[in-house]
Amino acid sequence: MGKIEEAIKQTQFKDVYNKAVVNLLYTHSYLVGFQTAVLKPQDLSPEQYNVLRILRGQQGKPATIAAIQERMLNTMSNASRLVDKLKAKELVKRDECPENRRKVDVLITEKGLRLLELLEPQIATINKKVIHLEESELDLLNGLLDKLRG
Amino acid sequence: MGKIEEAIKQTQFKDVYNKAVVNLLYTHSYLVGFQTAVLKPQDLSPEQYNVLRILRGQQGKPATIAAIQERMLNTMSNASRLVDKLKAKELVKRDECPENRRKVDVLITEKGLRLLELLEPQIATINKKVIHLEESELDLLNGLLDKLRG
DNA sequence: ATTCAATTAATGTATATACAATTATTGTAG
DNA sequence: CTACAATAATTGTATATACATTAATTGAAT
Repeated sequence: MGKIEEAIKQTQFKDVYNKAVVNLLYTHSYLVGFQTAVLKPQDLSPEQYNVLRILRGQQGKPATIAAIQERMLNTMSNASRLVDKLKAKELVKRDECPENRRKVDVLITEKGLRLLELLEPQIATINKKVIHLEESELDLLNGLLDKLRG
Repeated sequence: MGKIEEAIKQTQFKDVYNKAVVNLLYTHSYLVGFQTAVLKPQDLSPEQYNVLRILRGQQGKPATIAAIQERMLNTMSNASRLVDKLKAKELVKRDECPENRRKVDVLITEKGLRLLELLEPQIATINKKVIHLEESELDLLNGLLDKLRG
């Protein structure tokens, strides 16, 4: 595949900013495609997987919908409905917060934790396989992305 | 904002591959947010904008749906319906291809070209404003993304 | 020439995203 | 205490994405 110009058959870009944006969008699509392929047999979307990982990161403490939303990768998505879907699969449970009935406490279940444990090595394997960069280059990339956002 | 760890309030990652994936997804969402804000007043989604640019890149030659699909950033999206929407706004026209009635010839209209001319400087301005990297760093980033995909 | 396969686009369906509007609860000012 | 504002989640709606299926046309084999 190689250069972005070949990948999308565009010979030139307005400027290097534009090229970087296109390259990022394209690489995003490239990566999400592989992740989706791993998650799909378990009937999980990338964002649902993301929510499960956020909840596990709470280490037993419940998270409110707002707290989940804040940590999501797609910042203005719809955590409420994602939690709905996860609850239907019994991967999370959702209870009214006792001290504030506007809030809800969302917790990952044992089933949810087991699913993460099944998926994570698969994701790690596919990542290593499709990301053709060495660790030092990945550090560099992470640094550049952090700086990009300012 | 700065480091990805702070941005999504996650203290550590399984490995540097995983961190890079999360960083890419997050940066993608960061960039798309700004682009959407510029496009929205013109009732255009990022993918519709992308299709318009692909069509202009044809320089007067029509493109089939399959050709558009091939050049799109979201590889398996639905060019057929996007072209539908653009046609409803008179930004493109779509005609049955005379030598093969399975195909359709899609062309950008004058109105579509004028809209691109209006939007492109706005996109360029917002890109420069929100991408906090110098040209040399952007070259480096583009190289890393190209290599990532192998 | 007829049948079958391949190509191309359109359509169907489920999910996700974006954002506005609504509902319920809590906090606060008078 | 009541009224109003603020907060938190849910619901509604439009669009987009992902992928499977269908429909139409063309190409190829017998």
